Amino acid sequence: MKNNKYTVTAALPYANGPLHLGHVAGVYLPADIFVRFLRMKKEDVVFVCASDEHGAAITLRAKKEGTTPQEIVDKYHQINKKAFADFGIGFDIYSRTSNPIHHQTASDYFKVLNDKGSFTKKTTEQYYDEDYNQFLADRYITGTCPTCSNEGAYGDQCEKCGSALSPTDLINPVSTLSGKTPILRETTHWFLPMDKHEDWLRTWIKEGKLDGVQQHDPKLWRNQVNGQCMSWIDGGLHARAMTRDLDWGVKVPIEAADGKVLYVWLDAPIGYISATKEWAAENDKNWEDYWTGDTKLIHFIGKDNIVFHAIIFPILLKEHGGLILPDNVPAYEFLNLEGDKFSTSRNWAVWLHEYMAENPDKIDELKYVLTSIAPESKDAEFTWKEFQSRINNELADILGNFVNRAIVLTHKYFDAKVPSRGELEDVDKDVIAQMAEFPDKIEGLIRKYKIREAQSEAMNFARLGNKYLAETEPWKLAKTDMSRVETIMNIALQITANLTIVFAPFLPGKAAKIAEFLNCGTLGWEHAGSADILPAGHSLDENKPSILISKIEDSFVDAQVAKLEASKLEKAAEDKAAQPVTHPDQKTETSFDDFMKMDIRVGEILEAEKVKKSDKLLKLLVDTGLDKRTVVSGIAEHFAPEDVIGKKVSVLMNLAPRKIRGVESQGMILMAENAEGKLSFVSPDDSFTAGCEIR
RNA sequence: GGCGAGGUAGCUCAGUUGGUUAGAGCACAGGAUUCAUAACCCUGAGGUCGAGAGUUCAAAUCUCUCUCUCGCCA
Repeated sequence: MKNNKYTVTAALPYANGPLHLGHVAGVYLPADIFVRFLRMKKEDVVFVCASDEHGAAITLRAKKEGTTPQEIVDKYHQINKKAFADFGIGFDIYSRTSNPIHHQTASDYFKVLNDKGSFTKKTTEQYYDEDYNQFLADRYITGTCPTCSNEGAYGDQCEKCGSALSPTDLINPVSTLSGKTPILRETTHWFLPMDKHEDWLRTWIKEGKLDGVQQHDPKLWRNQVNGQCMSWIDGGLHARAMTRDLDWGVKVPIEAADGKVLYVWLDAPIGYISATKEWAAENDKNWEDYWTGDTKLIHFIGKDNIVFHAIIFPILLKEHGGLILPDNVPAYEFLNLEGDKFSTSRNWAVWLHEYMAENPDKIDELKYVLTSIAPESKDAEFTWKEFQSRINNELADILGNFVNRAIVLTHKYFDAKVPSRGELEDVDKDVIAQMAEFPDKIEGLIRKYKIREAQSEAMNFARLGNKYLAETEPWKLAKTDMSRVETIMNIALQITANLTIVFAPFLPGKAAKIAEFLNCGTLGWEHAGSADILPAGHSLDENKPSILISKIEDSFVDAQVAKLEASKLEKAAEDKAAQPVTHPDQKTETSFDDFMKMDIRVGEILEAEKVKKSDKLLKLLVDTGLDKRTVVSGIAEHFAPEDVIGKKVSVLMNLAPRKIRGVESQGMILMAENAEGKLSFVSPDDSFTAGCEIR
């Protein structure tokens, strides 16, 4: 078990925005806990991360904001680096992909693979914006959807009808950069033919074997990781472009490749290697020790990144040769916030740097909460209410309170000195036996990436302490049998000392604080489980312990929730102000005669009900003055049936009847629609009755 | 649309190869207690395991259909 080296990576955050609690809970914090644990076990581990600073999104944002890509990445690199440091994520290095060492490393990596013939070159036609002199990524092209005629469809997908598109499918494509029609232009890119790698990938992922040698235990890979990888492989892998036409990134190191950069697949994950190199150079280490041999490579990531880390990067590593493949890719699901997804664009988030600025004294409190709800196997949810109850009812009441009572009693009865242990009763022996079991239990869980459960076991250790005190009641015995009290308090203090060890990976600050109370220094994991950590006569800190965990007041929760709601509203208002209302262009000219062919009249809705198996449709019975007829209308998402009964509306009478969801619709209700897609009836004054003509 | 992962107590989550009365923590109720941050400790109530059908002596677990959420891909 020892002698292994570990290289632990956490997904590179994109330097296009700040980090929020979702990122922290689902990648950085569990990785940090894992690494802190390994270090306590005295394993040789390097923990690397970096800002991912390239890509089209950053250049486009720079253009939009009239700044440079470098300024944007500088800004967020600093914010995120500081937030990580403040929060105590203990990277050995937090680098950035704009560093020269990374450009060199990625560039060399490309050359190695290119020289080996790992790539195939392909020439295709892609849309090009002549004003901006650049090729356009799919989502920077809009146009009319060929399926549903929605005019705002993107080059990769129509958001209205959900159909998948490629940019060339769009009718009237428009560049979102210049607003002009892009032209098609030939371009050549380097592709990675992933289909060639299916066979070994299948064995490697399913059985953990590579070239017949056992590499990892596939049972330790998470369900969703195995599932998604196997479905990709079984469905057949395809060649993927590894380069892009862009001027921001790592240049393709080939003469004929002007204006081309390495795509994210060949850029970001290489960042793990370059960061290791940078760290090694600064710390007198050899980076290759951490990427070859018996070293275990662990990638902590979010679930959106599974294929990238479990298929594409392994292919690149194997093609390069001489490098290890990941031992595990613990992928986390997503964290939601107060019932909604985290969203930068809607400003629905708790930002790590803001939390740290406002609550610099509540680091471990946040860590505890985030770990207890870590989305290990399914999406989870963060609410401020739960933040409060986890801290107050678990952290403060169970851990904080136990530590306090054990130490306060010792101050009271023994002048802050550890009393000696006398003869043991069954209850003592039982507790000592239970103490010994915790370290292995916690270690096993952490090594299986069940960090949440591991923390919960640490809390059970504190529970054991509370229970022991409740069962032995030293405050009663203090009146009659002080030597018995000595034994009890000795054991209670040994438990307290153990807590500084088992909580250290999860709550490093609080663990250190308890150690201060005990005046016992930092204890290694090898002491965990022992009932002989503190020698009899050892002096605790002479001052009475301060409150370890303060409770969270209701007012704090209310303020946080109010802040969230306010920032969301503010953002919505900003967006509204920033975006001038746009209306569809005027349609082509029509004639008076054509218009007069339309028979539009006032109708009154008599009955309304939802059409079965449809979210959008209402079946209406309308009095048109001439008759009572059925009209199916797509307004159910905006109006409830009971709200529309009795409404006077405009009806297109002579529209050809049509069956919709099995119901024949004889006409159409006219609606006004605003830019947000809201609908309003077009209604006459109340004095106008059904049947009146509209011209 | 295809694929993957999920849907278990009010909330957050466990449930190994199908096997007694489906578990834990929090919240809730009752009890006990007063060393301690009105905390701790004990007991209890609370679930047609997303819905429906099937296989089986036996299904949260296996099969099929449907449904909702999230992700990936097209």
